[in-house]
Amino acid sequence: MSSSCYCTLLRMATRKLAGTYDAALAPAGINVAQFSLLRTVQRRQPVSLTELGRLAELDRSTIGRNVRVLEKMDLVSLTRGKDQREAMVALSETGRETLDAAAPLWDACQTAVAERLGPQRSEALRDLLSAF
Amino acid sequence: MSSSCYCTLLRMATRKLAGTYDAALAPAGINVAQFSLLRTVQRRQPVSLTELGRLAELDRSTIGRNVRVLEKMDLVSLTRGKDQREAMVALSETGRETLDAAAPLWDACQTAVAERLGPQRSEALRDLLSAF
DNA sequence: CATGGTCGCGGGTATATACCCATATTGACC
DNA sequence: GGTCAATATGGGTATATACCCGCGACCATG
Repeated sequence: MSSSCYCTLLRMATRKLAGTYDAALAPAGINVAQFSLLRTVQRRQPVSLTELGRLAELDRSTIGRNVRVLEKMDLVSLTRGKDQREAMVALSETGRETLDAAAPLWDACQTAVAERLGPQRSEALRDLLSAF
Repeated sequence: MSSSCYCTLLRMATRKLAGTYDAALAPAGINVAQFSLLRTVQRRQPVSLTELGRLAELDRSTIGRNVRVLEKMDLVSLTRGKDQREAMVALSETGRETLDAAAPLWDACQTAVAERLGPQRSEALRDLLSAF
């Protein structure tokens, strides 16, 4: 349809790109949002929901719900922090294995996308995103 | 957090940009997704759900639910097409008024975003999106 | 004109996302 | 030590989005 709205175009591009990554990660049983969240947990664990939200620039309640899905999938475990208000998130053993399985899938997808875009567009994309 | 995943970065950028447009359109009582959908309906009305989905590159069931929200807001009306299977969507009078009210808000937002990005990045964005 | 395949939709289910409000815990200040 | 503001969650509600399944309408072919 070729809308002229930057936002609508960006949403369309994001939906398609997410679909590409989701398909690539499907064999690992997770989608790209979960992959990204799991990787952040891995880097920062144990980490509170609020901190995760800050890192991912997502609403805290969104993080809470997304983490709950990961917990149901047994990919992370939730415990109370020293500050009893905080819910601390850490990878489970299954979560670590899932990330290990997903990493090469993600890598191949990322490479394929970069190739499809070409070096110029890839660079433009990185530059653009840093502008938001 | 500065992830290196194109998809994650794009999602973050999209969330932020959508927030900008949503805030700009709030006085009209609609968000940017609804604005975009309403404008497509205006251009093609009366139009079937399947056709709308094709135009917006959205899943048909997604369009169906989004249109239902617009119907509940009295912005569109749904009728059966000549082909009794088709649900035809058309703007209501309120829908037309809402679009008229939203148009200048959207325009100001679009201009502001273009200015914030600068001509080079705006061009890069359009080019990039066409690559997906 | 009967039948079988195709098409359009609606509903069920699920994730991602945001906003608002209630509750529980902390910590600082008197 | 008691009070109160700030902080961290959690739940309710709502939209956006996708996939799958079943039902009813249509149509082409025999």
